[in-house]
Amino acid sequence: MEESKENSRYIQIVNTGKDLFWKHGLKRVTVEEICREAGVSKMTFYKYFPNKVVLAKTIYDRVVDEAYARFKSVMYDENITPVEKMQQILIIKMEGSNDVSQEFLKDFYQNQEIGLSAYVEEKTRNMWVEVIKDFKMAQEKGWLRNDFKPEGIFLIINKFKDLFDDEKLLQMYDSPQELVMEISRLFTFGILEREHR
Amino acid sequence: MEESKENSRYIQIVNTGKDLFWKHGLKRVTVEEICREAGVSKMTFYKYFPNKVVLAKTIYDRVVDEAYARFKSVMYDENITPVEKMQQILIIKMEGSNDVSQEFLKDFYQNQEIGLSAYVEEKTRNMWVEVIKDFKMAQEKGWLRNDFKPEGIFLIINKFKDLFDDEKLLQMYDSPQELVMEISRLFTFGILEREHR
DNA sequence: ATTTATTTATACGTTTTTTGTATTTTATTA
DNA sequence: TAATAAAATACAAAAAACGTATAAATAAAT
Repeated sequence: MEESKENSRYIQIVNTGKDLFWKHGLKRVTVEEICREAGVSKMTFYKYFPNKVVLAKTIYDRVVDEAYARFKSVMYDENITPVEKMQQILIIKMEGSNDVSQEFLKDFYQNQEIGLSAYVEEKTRNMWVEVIKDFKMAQEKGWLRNDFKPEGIFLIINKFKDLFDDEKLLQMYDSPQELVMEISRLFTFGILEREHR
Repeated sequence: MEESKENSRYIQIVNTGKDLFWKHGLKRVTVEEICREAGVSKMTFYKYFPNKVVLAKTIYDRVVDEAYARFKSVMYDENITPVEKMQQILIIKMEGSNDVSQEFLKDFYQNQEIGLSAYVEEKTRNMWVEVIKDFKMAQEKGWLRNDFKPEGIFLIINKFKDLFDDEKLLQMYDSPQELVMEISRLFTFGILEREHR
């Protein structure tokens, strides 16, 4: 049994699945198309995934997990300053919303029947439980002000994301990245403990 | 009979058809989706178009015709110099390839059964017959060198388009538009009559 | 070289989606 | 009010996508 090769087909399916879903969303992509593009037969697909939705979940998981891994690695990196830390985290969060593809998320959410939206919400909730823990830890270590509720962070950061829907705001900056930086600076210096400024 | 309103539905269908085809290509878009998005009933759609393919042809026609109209208006504009003229024409040509959307053209071409590829080829051929006539006229007027075959222009300009597939080349410029300018300058000054330089 | 395991290719019945039309209802216009 | 035009709904027919079963081809292991 050639493990690397067995993997390679699986990975191939996940990768082309991601590419196609990202470009066209869920409902516009067929299993047969994924197989064709991945150079894999339909049987092989159904060996690894019972259907398209499960593949989508797998892909979504991977993206979220990777973003969280980046978050973690920044959060617990002793070598960067708290200021940089906060900025990095915000950049990850902002980029994250780029990294999920509107087309994909729209379809993903709209499939209420299959319970995808519930899935996303649970995943997001679990994610934020961890993030909030990390924020509390940061408060204890004195990196962050103590007089705010980390739970509120969830709502606040999500509000920030909406800023990217504002055309006028976007036009004020050469690129979305610059706006990310602007917002993250604003956010960071707003909540950072004075001694770290 | 309210002509403007009768038109408005037709135009609405064509516009949203273009938007959707541009984003997703031909086969990923359904008639019902177009109607939904255009805020028009299915019956109204079928009043104006017998099916999706004819709508696509209409849209394709319009895009090509508009590009050609721009070309004409530049070609016969007495107020701009030959140098600018050539640059404008090349810009139109290059932008044109942007303005057809890969997704759309891919599908458009692949529908061999319905004879779409034949349609595109005929349209393109007719277009180039006109363009070549215009080039010959420009040669007679002394705007262009006389010792090259306008027919060759067809092949040469099409080759230029391929340059945009070269990632490395694209990275050398801040934007594709800059590359268009670079190429068009190269092209223009290469074929222009010396007296106009 | 032969057996074994895996993957592809093909075919197929089933389900779902899309299509195009017909009919009824609703809104507009003359 | 009568006449028109579009929307909404329903529907049969066609096409596409799904998921499974089987045989052929390919690769791995013995």
